This record gives sequence, C-alpha cells and structure tokens, in this order.
Amino acid sequence: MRWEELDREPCSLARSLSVVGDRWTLLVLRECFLRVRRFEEFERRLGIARHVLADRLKKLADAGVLTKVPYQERPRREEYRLTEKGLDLYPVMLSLLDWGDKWMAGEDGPPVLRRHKACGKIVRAMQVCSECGEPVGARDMIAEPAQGVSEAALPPAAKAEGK
Amino acid sequence: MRWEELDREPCSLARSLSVVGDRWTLLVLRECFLRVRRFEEFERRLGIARHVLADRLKKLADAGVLTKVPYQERPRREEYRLTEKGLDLYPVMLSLLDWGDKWMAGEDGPPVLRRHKACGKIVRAMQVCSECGEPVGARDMIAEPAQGVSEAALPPAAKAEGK
DNA sequence: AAAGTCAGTTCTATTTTGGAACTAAAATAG
DNA sequence: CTATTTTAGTTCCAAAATAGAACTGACTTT
Repeated sequence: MRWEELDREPCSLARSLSVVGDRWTLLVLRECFLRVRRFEEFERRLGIARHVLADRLKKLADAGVLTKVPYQERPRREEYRLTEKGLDLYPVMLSLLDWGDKWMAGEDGPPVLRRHKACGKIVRAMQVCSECGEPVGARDMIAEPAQGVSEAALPPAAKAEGK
Repeated sequence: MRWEELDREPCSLARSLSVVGDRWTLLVLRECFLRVRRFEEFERRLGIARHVLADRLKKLADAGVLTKVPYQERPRREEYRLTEKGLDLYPVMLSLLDWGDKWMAGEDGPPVLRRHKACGKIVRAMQVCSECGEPVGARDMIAEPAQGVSEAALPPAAKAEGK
C-alpha cells in the first residue's frame, strides 16, 4: 500500500491517518491547540525544518483542518487556525496524552496534568458509549459493514472488524 | 528536534508519538486489534514492505506494546500479541476511527460501523471527564505542570498548556 | 539607506521507504 | 532421500522524505 492511496481505503482509521499519520503533523496540531498560529512560532517551538513545516501547514489547510486567516495587509500575513474539523481532533490528542501519561511517564510521573475547568479536578478522559454512556474498551464493540458496502468490497484489513 | 529524542520530551503527546507516531505503526496495531498475529498475515493484509514490518514489530515489542509468544517449537515460530499497554491504545484507535467516520467518509458514509455489544446500538465513542462524567472538549481543560516540574524545565511547547 | 521581520523556497546530505530477491529452519510430498 | 513449501525474516538498490543551512521577497523600522 502506498501512502497516497491511504485516503481511499474503506477504513476510517486509514483515512484519518492519511491526514494526521505522519511524523510531524500531530505535533504541529498540538501547537495549534496551544493557540500557536504563526509560522515562526511553530518553527521556534518545534524545531522543525522550515520546508517540512511549510509542507505540513499546507497539507493541513488543504485537508480543511486548518484555515489561513489574514491578520494584516501590507505585507499580507496569514495565520493558521483550527477549523471545526481540526478542533474535532481533540479526542485524538487527549487519548494519546492519556496513554503517554500512563505508560511513558517514567518515575516522575507525567510532566503536565490537566485540570477539568468544570469540576476543578485533575482528570483523564474516559471513553463511553454515545448511546448508553457505559465505558467502552477494546472488546466491547462489533464491527459491521455499512449498508451498501459488500463484504467483498472491503480489503482484508477491514473485513474482520470495524475500522 | 530529532525523532529519536521525542521520547525524552516532557510531553506525553510527544512521548506517545515516539511509539505510534510514524507512518505504519497504527496500521499494524489496527491489525493487532483485529486479532492478526503473524508476520505473513500482517504483510498480506497491509501490503507493507517486509523489512519495514519487521522493524515496526520489533520496535513495538521493544516498547512493550506487543509481546512475542511462541506458538510452536521446531521450527520455533512466534506470534505478536497486544500487551496491556497495547490494549490501552484502544481509545487512540477509536478516536481516530470516529474522526474518520465523521470527516473523511464522503457521500457514502463510513464504510464500517461499530455496534456496542452491551446496548446493541450503532455507536461512536464520547470522551468524558474521569471524575465528574461530563463530556470534555478542546477548551474544557487547563494544563498544569506537575509538582516538581519547574516551568523553566518545560520546553516552549509544553509551557502554555498541558501536553 | 541599512537592518529587521515574517513567511516561505532552494540546496545538499542523510534517513527512511518501496520493491524485489535471498536466507534459514524445518515440514511435507513424491 | 530429494524437492518443494511454509514462515519469518534479511539484504540490496532505487526512490522519497527529512534535517540543516542558506537564500528570497515584500514590506517596516531605525
């Protein structure tokens, strides 16, 4: 499989990865969630090569995850902001964050914690079923090809369970 | 920033990405969650170059996400299975899946749906606060350096908010 | 007029990936 | 006993992606 074909796979995971699945993109998006918006600031904070940054920002804008918003004319300057599609990636960031907190922290524990504004406590995120509210884990789901999607049309990767 | 230094950043997102943040790893793990365990089957289903697959499996095993379990002697053959650490990546998979369902599906809608065994409905996952159970979104959290972690020790990337 | 700022682009060297062929250790077929 | 097959890799080369540094263009500030 080629990287460029990934967005056409009948698998939502593969399609998501075609946008955020490379080495730098999620780190760029981390900065976006931290309200970083300008080229120079991305570069300074991430230590990313400039042309790689330019490429990633362009791809994220093309994908509709970021928009370029002009913040001054003459010279025209634009900054990058998360769209609704981009903001919707928050659960992805948060689940990676929680996993890192739990499994990659070492002796000192996680370097940064999150406090929930509403309840005031240090928290992690929990995933629950959108319908019944019960916590969901790896073996609580069954995959089902959508209507109109024949089993045969799915690649081996998608046949067995729901991706 | 170099890729190899990523696991030492004081940021749980960066540390998670040092394990799962490359082109192929999450697709390999998708297969693991689909109960694929053997080298040949990973290769066949993913169409990944064999030495890249060998490298990813080794790195995942070194990271403690997969274990090699012998399934026969003479010739000794081993298969790869998710550890607890690996199974804990399910929320990451699920949040990417849900995002892909919502934003990358196109006209036909998502190719595969998930039914919650417990309640029998087609569902997506929702993230809620582990303490108060309220849904949490991008702007509901405040980051806080952990005790003993001085602001100054955090790189710019981690100072502003909790990653 | 000279220097600075911002958002890139261009260049070369190094890494990573894709694709195909090759290897090892045994099992099975004839 | 020899030949073929199976599984799990390794090796090799060409193509693509990345790191690091320098360069460009359109202004602004001193």
